[in-house]
Amino acid sequence: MDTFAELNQKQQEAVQAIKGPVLILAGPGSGKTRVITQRVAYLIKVVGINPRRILAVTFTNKAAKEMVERLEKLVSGAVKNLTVGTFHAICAKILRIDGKANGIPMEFVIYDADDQMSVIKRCMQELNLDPKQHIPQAIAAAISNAKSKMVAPADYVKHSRSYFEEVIGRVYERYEKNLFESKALDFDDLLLKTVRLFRKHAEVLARYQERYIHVMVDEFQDTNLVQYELIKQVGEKYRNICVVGDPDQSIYSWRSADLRNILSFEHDYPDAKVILLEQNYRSTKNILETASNVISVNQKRKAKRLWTDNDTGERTMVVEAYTEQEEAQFVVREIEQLVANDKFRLGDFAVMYRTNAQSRVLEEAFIRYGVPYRLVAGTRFYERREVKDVIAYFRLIQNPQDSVSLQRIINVPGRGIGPTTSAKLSVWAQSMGASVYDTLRILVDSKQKKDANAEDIPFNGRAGDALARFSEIMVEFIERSQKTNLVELFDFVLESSNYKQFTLNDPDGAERWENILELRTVAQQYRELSPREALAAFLEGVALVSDVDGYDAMLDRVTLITLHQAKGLEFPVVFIVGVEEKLLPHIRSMDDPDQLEEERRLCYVGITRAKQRLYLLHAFRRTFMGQSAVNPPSRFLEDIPKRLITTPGWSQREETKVSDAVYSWNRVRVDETEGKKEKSLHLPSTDLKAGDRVRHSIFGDGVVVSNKKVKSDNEVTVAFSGQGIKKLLLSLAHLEKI
DNA sequence: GCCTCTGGATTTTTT
DNA sequence: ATCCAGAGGC
Repeated sequence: MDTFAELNQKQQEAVQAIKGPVLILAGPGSGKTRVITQRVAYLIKVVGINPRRILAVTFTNKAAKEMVERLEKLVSGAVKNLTVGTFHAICAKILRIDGKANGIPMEFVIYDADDQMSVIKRCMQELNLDPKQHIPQAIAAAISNAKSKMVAPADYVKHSRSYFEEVIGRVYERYEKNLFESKALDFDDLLLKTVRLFRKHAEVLARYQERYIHVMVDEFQDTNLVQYELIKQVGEKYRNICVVGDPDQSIYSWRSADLRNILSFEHDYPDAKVILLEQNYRSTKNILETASNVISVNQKRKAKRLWTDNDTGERTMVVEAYTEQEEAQFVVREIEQLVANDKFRLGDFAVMYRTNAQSRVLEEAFIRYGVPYRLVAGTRFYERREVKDVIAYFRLIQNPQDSVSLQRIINVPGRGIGPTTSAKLSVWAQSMGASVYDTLRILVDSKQKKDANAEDIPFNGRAGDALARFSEIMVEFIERSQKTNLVELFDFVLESSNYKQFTLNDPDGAERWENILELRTVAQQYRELSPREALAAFLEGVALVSDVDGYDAMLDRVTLITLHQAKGLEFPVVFIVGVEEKLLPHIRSMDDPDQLEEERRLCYVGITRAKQRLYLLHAFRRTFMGQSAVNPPSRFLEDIPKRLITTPGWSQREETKVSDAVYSWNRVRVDETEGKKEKSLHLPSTDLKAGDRVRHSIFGDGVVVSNKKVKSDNEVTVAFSGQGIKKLLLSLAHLEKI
């Protein structure tokens, strides 16, 4: 089905241009993914390149996984030897193996944004900086920015131009020192330290250069300077560098993505072959034209002329609602109608918005009308407290110098080591020039020996005992980690740390515990490795992956998603809501021409996700941060020629005000078609009410006390016989009505 | 050591 | 409106 012959002429050219640098500019829906996979398959099957010698970089783990899956069908077993992954995953692997040459310990841990903030706050404390005067988030962003541009702390300090920059410089230096002592790398470090390693150790770089005959990078428009540098380094020997991207879809400049990379590729590689993929296979002519008109206003842009053989299709529907509630209502109604007419299924629809805050009112409407939906990325699994806590235990086992993890769990569950004791411990550690963990060991040793130095230990009986006890269990964990398999270790740690008990006692215990069990199944995936390797692989996996299962495109539900997250996806019907000044473009981007161009690209990305129907909605009046305001329609709407647009007539508008009862037949319909697939996430919310009897897999039978909406879910309070009252999240708890 | 209260902020978040 | 961090009270 996916064969070479089915590619158009340009695509074939892109697949076969395997000598030297290649820049593929791929418009939306131009079959980019197919080209990339076909190209790899071509290299292996036709050219006879050993898969081991191909490097393919993607931007998400999901994209990497998809690429591997597609390739499996084309070249079967050969994929095993390919290097496919994100920049971060690939760099982590390189540093794990070769980092030692540049002073990076093999057991380093990876700090995420959360851990980073902890370190920054600690640094600021140590430097006596008031977090109210200098906002830690801003400092974190500045440091990350500096790292993305390969500016070292010393350089930063040298070139600081203002008091604020000077402060940042000081925190930056301290921050680096802290990370080093914790044997930790942040996300930016993974890239930066790899580039540095390659610069300093030509022999290491040479090995990778020699190995990778072909280097490919997807989503090149979103790479930053370090990433580009990395590609240049690795690809230098063979110069078979193929980058694929679309400058018009660059929407991550605020994360240091640098559009100049793609714009200057031809400058850096004058012999680069440039291939434009301009035929669109996704959208109708009207949608594509709408998109082109919006994007063509941008000044800093390579001209590109997209075209399609697809039908003209429906006109773009531009809808003005009175309020955001009416806007949401229109969306739901329209979806119900299209589904009722058997034109589409729920999975065909996506509703997109600029800010997460907008999802709320949409959810309320979907719940009210009983239309199943899926909110992409509510609370991320790995950001949940209990998940982070448990991971912290394992990070500490692998690397006891990890101060962030230690701080996190030293008193979780509570073991009598409060802030005072904790602070005292850090001070003592600093005075001895040792890490906190090593200090704990010293404490235990001297306690056991009851030696003469005991008077130096600044802890009286109770605090000292608590610290010693904690230290002892950690030592035991570390010993066991050498020989016990990961899942057994997992269970042991949760039991003996008392974390299991602690969790189950929590009001939200059931939900928390289920998350921990979920994490346990992740740990199970590494059962084939030796204990040491399994632990390392597990930690690396959880550090670099943001979602457990990704999302299931098969699930027949309406998708609610931010414009940013929608990149790379496609839907038969797309609604973009809040197409208003101050929202899209966002108010924070309105005074900077470059940022304004990015907002426009964001709008373009949204529009080009649509295959058959496109709705652009705005509300006359919108409540925003508790304040109601009147926003004019987005300037982007004015760039769409009238001939491409329809606005709904009054009859259609009127209907949105009809009472809920009118839709009840529809709700039943949806229930019937959807119900069996799995216990649906959101449908029962309207059903479960106080007094209902329910059954839970762990707690048994109980009675519903209350059911209230929280964020993207419903919090159901249930009184279980003999188990007490628990608060459960509906989406996770598998409550069965009895 | 835990709980409640208040003040401040609230774009986007592939890793 | 609402969520969160940090301060201060019990």
